[in-house]
Amino acid sequence: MDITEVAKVSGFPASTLRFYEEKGLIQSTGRVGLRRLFNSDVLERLALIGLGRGAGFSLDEISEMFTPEGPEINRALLLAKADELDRKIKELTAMRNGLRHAAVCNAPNHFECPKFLRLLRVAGKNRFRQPSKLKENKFK
Amino acid sequence: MDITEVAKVSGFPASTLRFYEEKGLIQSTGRVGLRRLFNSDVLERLALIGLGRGAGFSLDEISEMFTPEGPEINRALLLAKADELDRKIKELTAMRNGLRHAAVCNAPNHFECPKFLRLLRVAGKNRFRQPSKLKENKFK
DNA sequence: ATAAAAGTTCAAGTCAACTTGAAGTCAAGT
DNA sequence: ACTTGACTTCAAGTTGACTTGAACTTTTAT
Repeated sequence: MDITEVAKVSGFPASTLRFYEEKGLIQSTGRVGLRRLFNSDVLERLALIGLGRGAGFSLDEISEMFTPEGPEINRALLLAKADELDRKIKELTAMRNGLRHAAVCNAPNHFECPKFLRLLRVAGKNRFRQPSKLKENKFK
Repeated sequence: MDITEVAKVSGFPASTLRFYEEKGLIQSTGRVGLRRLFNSDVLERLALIGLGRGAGFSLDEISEMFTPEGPEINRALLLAKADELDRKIKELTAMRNGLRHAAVCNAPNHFECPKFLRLLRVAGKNRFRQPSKLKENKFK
């Protein structure tokens, strides 16, 4: 397939496909002249990338999941990501419930509505920091 | 409370709190000299902001949810956001299942494992584009 | 009274993830 | 042979969400 077909089917613009290839997230299988050729299995990969991005993983994290760095490392990594997703699913569920309630609640301000606050508080467990921004500069 | 206490309790750095105040997402209740004073209810608000950010909403979207623009507009908006979350929850669940399977699967490449692919494909429904990047420039 | 600590403003810098623009290369149809 | 349009590279620009730095003002401790 050529790049425009992949773009059409996957929903990613061609510029993004080139960008992803440069980053090593996808591969083209060859060229016709200058033009890239893609094997159709790139579509699965792109779908997974889209899913991962939607789940809040960075491109770097996603490529880590793709490439098994060691025999055991990767297995543990995948399970850790799965647990991360479980936590996030809980949060999203709490927020969704909060929104649904807020939409039918006639309290003047949601922050004064005990039910709304209770719905949100469920999510507050096991949450200390923003997930994406940890930098781990313990050692200067 | 002063800004460092809010920072400590909420987990957001002081710089972020100032930034959020400037953006109108939170308010300080007064000053002592130059220094901001916060009412403790800002903590609820911050928790909700954190939840919203984690769910992938932009700061602009979050502030829209806070401020009732009209009598009915807001209600519909909240329900729409809740539906968006429902879709995302489905995706995350599919991805989580995919990861858990991948961690125990001994196929050489996950893209060749039919179970993995099937798990992911569940999520592919009702997904055309990335949620965050729509720009709607239909009219040039 | 004085110096350090903590807070302030405002402009500029950073980072990830793309997108856009300019200039060039090909491949195909007429 | 030639034009057109799809594709290419590479550098630079954009956006959202913050962070950092420099210069300044209080508050608090000694």
